[in-house]
Amino acid sequence: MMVSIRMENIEIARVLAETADLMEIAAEDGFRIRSYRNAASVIEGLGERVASILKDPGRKVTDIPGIGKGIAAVLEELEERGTFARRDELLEKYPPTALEMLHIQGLGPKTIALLIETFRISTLDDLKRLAEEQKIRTLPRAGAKLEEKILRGIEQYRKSAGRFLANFAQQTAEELVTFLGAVPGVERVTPAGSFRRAKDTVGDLDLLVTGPGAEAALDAFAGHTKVQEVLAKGENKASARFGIEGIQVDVRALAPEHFGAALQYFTGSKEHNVALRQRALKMGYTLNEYGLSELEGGAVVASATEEEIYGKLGLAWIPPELRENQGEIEAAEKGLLPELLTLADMRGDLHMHTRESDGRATLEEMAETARGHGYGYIAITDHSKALAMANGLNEERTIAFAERVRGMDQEGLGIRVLSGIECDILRDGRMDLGDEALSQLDFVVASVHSYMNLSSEEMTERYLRCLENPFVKVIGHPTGRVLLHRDAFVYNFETVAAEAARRGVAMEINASPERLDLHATLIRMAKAKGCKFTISTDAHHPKHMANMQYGVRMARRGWLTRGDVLNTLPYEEFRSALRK
DNA sequence: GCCGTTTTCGGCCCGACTGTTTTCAGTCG
Repeated sequence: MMVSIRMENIEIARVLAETADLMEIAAEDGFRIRSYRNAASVIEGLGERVASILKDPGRKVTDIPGIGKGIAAVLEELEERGTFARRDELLEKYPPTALEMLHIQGLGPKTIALLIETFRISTLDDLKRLAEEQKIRTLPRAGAKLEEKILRGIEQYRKSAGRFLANFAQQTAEELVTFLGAVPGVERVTPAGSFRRAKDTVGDLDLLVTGPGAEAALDAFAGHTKVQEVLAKGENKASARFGIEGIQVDVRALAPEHFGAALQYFTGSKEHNVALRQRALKMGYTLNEYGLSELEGGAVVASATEEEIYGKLGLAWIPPELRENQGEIEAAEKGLLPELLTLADMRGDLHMHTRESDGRATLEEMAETARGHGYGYIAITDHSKALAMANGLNEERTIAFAERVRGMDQEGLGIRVLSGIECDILRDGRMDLGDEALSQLDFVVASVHSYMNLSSEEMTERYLRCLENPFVKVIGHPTGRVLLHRDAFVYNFETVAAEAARRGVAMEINASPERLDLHATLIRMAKAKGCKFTISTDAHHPKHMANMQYGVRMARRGWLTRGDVLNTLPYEEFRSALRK
């Protein structure tokens, strides 16, 4: 009998990408490696499951661009047994930690291969010890600097291990909400915790289940095929490592009468809850996960909904994104909570790439998808020439492409299309493209993609100089952070934000789940300095446009209202609100 | 390993920095 694993596309993509990494360490042909990476990326973005295409005798996976005979055979083998021969061989030759080592900044495939062959190391601790004992410098072309870099890299990597991006958490949450919701007698499945508060990364996932079937849901969860290891299971709670990534998921079974109190308690944050419990005590109540009750006599005064609990404490209901004990309780008391922006307020997406540089889709496909999102306008912002690897545009191509975009805009497609660019900010703060080219564009996003380790003074100067360019409308991903991977640039953000506000340059909130840049704290700081914002997805594929939700959630964490965000405006108003 | 309206073979994206060198391999974006 043919066994089928029915892997999700995302899992297939990951296996292919990991194999490509291993092939790189094994110094295999670079073009073959690229084919594996390309196949991974194509499958990740595919609109339907590879498993379904494989099962359908009338279809061929080789019809997917980027998938040929070789990868098709790999896909079939993967579907049958969850791995494939070439991958098995590589995994035999190199320890699985070789893949981890690739995540360490400054360590690449060549050095890793050499380290493994020379020292037979198999763990990160082995690597750390080698660096500390100054053994790495005995290798050719290696020295003290490399050892330092490796030690720093290991520390950074460990700091981010065990945390997960918001989109991954969302995908897992949705999968489990559907799964648990289908258990008979389950009435409601609600995510809580840092995921509900829309933190940029989460460490685990908390799900609350109510209804007569709640306890059965715990059993169902513990028996889920993707559960790796059950960490704890009782009648109130089941906890397990889930999926190949091993994210910890806690599922709690609750009586409906406690639901509000539990949701409030398990949503957190810890700091918000501490402040709330102190407030309760002062008012003669005590608050726990079962309800708000009177200190004397213990009569429960609120527990079924969050609104009742906040209400009895003299507070307006506080949106989860604000629950960080950063002034939200005082604001709720005085009725001064901001009316937070929502996804439905967004009218356009102002940062995206097409095949003209490093995007995967055409101008037309991006516009079509944007229309599907109900937007009134978009800006096409391909890379400028300094990003050679992304096939960035020089002045000539910029002008010619802008011409094409304008032509398209005039076709009356039901969406306005702004000609734009994501122009690199050079080391000294000058723009990568000349004013003559920039002046012909509707929308210039200025971004840093190089020299990210300048001193704070130099980086601050660089941004200030960039703001002097009259064609710059927005600073793109203003701190350059890549979550779980690279820290934000170090510079005086407050000064730059104040100057941006003065000159009418907006700050971008980059909605890509890998970036979520700006961070909420900086959003609040920039707003205090008078900045306006744009929220954009930096889409390199039409499906990335759906990431707008993450940017909006980050903006909400930054206390933003519709009035703070330029791309909530209708087209004409948006154009006149832009820097002149 | 993928791809092909001049190709079923021979292309496939590349500039710049870093740290170690004394002419450049490795890494990054």
